Amino acid sequence: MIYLALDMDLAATAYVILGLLSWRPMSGYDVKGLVDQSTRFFWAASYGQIYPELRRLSDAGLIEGEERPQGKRRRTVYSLTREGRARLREWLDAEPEVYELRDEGLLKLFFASASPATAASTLEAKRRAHEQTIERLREIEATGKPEGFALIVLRYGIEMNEWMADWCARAAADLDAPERAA
Amino acid sequence: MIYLALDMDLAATAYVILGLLSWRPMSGYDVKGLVDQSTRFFWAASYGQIYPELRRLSDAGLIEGEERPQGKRRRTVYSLTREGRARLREWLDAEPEVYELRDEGLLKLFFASASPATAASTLEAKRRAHEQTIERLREIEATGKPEGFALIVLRYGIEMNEWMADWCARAAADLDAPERAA
DNA sequence: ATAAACATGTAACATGTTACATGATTAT
DNA sequence: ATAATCATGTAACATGTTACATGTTTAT
Repeated sequence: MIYLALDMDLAATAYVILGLLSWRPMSGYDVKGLVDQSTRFFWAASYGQIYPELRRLSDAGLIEGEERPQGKRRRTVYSLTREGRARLREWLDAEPEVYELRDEGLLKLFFASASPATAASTLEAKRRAHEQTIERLREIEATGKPEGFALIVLRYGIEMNEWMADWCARAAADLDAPERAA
Repeated sequence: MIYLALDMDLAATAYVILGLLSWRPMSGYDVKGLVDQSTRFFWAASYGQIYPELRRLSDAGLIEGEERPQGKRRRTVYSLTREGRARLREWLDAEPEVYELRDEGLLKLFFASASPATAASTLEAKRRAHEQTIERLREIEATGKPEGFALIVLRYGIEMNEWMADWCARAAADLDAPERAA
């Protein structure tokens, strides 16, 4: 009897991997590529997390690797095990808990009284950043042709960034024409 | 001549401290209390960061601590030095760079095809979470009476969470009445 | 009396980024 | 030829959370 650490605590990043493998078997490199085209905007992951995590999930029996070299180039394609699929469903059924934001632009605006003249350029920079994100997301929409829930979440990303860019524009206008705003 | 590490690299969390001290001198405990009432929604900080950071900023000459015990209870009140104020302004003048989001609800929605029945409850849980945040922010607005940029940013928090709660409601409705939505 | 709030700090742990190291294959 | 992409991994570093440890003062 092989010991499988089925009860190990999984960090949310592990579920990014389980989730992507529920689409289709793939390599760590593929995982990174897909993350950068999708979850990155609300849950990023680097190689430094992905490869060690693949090892841990494999040791825990939640995924299985198969060697599929391309010529002399080694390649390990991972797929979900039955246990892995069960753990993914379990996680999907539970309430989401983590919500964290780190927005340096908002932080600068918050402290802008220490240098009021810079508030306008902070707002403009934040607006531009959101516009750029929108562009990248639209490109992904056009080239990646996501479907189903992936498309729904992509549209969330686009609309949220539109809202944020808009808010920055409105706030900048209010700075120009002070007080009369409610 | 005392060596001051004026050129040390500051993490954004250091600027949370410098920013709050630009309002008025205060203790580490005060900093934590204010962070929890304000920046926490877009830049959190724990005691485990704050106290060591106060030490580092003090060693670097950007802030100065003064002992102000209350009876036998020790208390160190920090204030910005001239250099500290200059560093804060410098940071405010530079473009914001960090924008990071970790939204477990969005992640679960993204992978909902592995358990479609749970998408609705994920949306509902995310909506509730945003509603709760709105409540807390409104309470802070009423009790804390923030002004100026702090008020502007607080309203951003309220409106952004309203947008997000709304989006969840709309997406849940679209799940019920599929396809006809564009 | 005792619970809550004030006050400071550390240690262990968890998470995550960046740079580095290495090499194969494919497209230009 | 050579640059881009495919492919896997590690080590050093940075950041951040949680639990623990300690003690005082104020409010109930």
